[in-house]
Amino acid sequence: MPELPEVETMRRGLAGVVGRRIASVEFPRSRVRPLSIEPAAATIARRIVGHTVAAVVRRGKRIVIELARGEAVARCGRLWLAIEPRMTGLMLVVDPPTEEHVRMVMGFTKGGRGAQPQRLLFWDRRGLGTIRLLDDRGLDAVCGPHKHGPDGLVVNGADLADRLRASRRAVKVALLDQRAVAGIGNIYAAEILFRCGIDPRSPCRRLPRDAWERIADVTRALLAEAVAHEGSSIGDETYRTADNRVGRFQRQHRVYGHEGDACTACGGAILRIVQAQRATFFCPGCQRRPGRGAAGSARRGLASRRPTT
DNA sequence: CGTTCAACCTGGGCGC
DNA sequence: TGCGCCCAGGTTGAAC
Repeated sequence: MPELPEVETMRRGLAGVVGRRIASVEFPRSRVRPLSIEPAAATIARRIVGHTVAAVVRRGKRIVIELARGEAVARCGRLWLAIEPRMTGLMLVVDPPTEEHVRMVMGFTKGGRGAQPQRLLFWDRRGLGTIRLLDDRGLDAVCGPHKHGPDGLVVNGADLADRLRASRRAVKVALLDQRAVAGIGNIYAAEILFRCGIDPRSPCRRLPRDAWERIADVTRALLAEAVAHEGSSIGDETYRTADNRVGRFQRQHRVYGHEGDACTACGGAILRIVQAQRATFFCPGCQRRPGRGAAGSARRGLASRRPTT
């Protein structure tokens, strides 16, 4: 579920927990599945109770809570709680959809001004999400530059061209690679390529140089717009903001989830195909492969003149 | 290098 | 009504 815009919206909704002191933390029903929670729940609790939330930041599709404890920071370095929502995880400061799927409950000491949240929850229906307590080195290993490329809100054409220009992969599959650009998921990959007029099956190495500039421009603009709309909520029990409201960007989706609908630009039918075991939605009329004739009405100038041989 | 598959999980929807 | 199957916003590791 949550891609960059949804996780960024969650992060913004957690502003009220910054500066709060952690009084308790529990991990009900967190599975023993390897990697879902590290280290053991009791160890995390022992190590973070008493700490203050210094900041809540986002790294790609993760929420990262920076924990501080006075001079201990200078002595031991910082401590980070990295939460990865995966498909169905939510960060909430209000009551959860069900008690059953609450995976973490962090309680704060009283204080703060006005209506400050009493607690921070991680709710995750499918339970694929992960919670990890990390030091500086661990954080770098999990979401440092080795794992994450430039963030989708600031990526530029040169970033993408450097990483993907020579790749044989289909451009849609490549955009899901977090090492190339961090934060794009299945919904936004489809929407970005539709707005670029590029066929998702196009091999990266066949795209003309200026395509990377266009993809980067559209990526930044589309993700920023999606953040402004507080992300995309599809169906019930789906993504919600930290105070349990639905996002609004799903109304702007042009291809994702629209198989068989008429394209808003050309009227042709939206197709659904499978790439790398994931659904891809696109408009074959508006989205062209380079070197295969004129681009559709939505775009000009993206089609390469070079033959595909 | 790139692709494919299986796993990790729960639950909604659909065809029979 | 019930059963079985497919599908879902993500990621990882093994096999080919």
